[in-house]
Amino acid sequence: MPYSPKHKEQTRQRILQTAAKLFCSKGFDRVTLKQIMKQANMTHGAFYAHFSGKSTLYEAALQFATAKGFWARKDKHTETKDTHLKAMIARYLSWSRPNDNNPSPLEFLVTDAAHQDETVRQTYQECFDNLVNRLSSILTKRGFNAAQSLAEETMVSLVGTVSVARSIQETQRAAFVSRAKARILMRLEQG
Amino acid sequence: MPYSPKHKEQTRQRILQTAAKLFCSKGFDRVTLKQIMKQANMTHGAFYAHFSGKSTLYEAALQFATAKGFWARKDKHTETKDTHLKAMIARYLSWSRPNDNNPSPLEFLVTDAAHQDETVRQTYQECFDNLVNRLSSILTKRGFNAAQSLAEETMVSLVGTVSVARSIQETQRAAFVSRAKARILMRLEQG
DNA sequence: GTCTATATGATGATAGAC
DNA sequence: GTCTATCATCATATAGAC
Repeated sequence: MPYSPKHKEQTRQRILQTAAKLFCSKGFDRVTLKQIMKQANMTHGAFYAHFSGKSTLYEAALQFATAKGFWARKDKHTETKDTHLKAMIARYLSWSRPNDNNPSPLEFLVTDAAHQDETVRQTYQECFDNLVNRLSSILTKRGFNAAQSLAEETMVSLVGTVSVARSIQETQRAAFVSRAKARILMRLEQG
Repeated sequence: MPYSPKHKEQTRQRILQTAAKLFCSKGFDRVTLKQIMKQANMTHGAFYAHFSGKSTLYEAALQFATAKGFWARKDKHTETKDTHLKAMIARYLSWSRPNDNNPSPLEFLVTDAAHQDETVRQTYQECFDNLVNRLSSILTKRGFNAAQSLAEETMVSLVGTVSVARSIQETQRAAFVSRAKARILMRLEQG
């Protein structure tokens, strides 16, 4: 019995991880199954033992990226609450480079979700709300008044910043993100 | 002489306009030349009498959309400066529906530009800076201090709002945009 | 300049050996 | 379960008639 169920599950996870990376940096249409399978150390044909098609994989990869979303984990236990918040912002903004390898659920979604069907948009909705709520609860603990609104505003700014940063010239990117980051943090400080 | 140079130019403009619309609502990869030419009332083959390829058309359509950008024209001469500003915001946010027919230069870019080469990103850069500068000059006239920074912040929020709005569920869209709009206007009022 | 018809290439998906 | 080989489809692009 050369192939255990455990082995299959591991392979599936490897495909998902690779797919999430690639979908994130290139978008749905510019990623081929061949590419994904090659980077996952398999050949094209093996794909259909795990997923029924590209669309199915897309949704699965999307949930995979969301579940492992970076907001879930704190960086280090030694972080104070304040630096934790700043670290989250910084981490999100680190996705500004289009070829970044870390899958950013929201960015990889905002690129494609608008053109996908309602099912995909529902997943996006859940993901976005999730992030807003987590951020909101952090802000509430820190004594902000309109935490929910401020959290949503912050998330919108983050998505906008990363989206624009990815689309402009490479030479201007760092400065642009730096300015945006300063404004977002300032807003969070003054409430 | 059945085909005048003027006729060719008109045809070219028709292709550009159609392409801008389609690229805006569907993105680069999900639009085919066949579609574009069909909607422009021609057949596929006639395309290459006007453009050398799809990429060339993309850049041209991009500049076309930018040149006709809505920030350029005021809505009505009767608008006060204040309502003009609000009208601009509202008009931008009206692009929140993914299948909207009006080509929004920034949104149709933010969807694709990140995956295109540096030439396209340079065009995006110019377009974005252009909008920031126009907004900034309006804010300056109205006596704001950090007009440039506020303008950039506003543009980022607008792009983020439209991007997210297009990706979430249809039922949530209007309320989401409404909240975002209120926050953006509030920021602009309090400087 | 626009048409019809076709070449060329790539992609998603399937068939069958191991 | 994974491989190799192949199919079917669709997209860009070209060729040639009008």
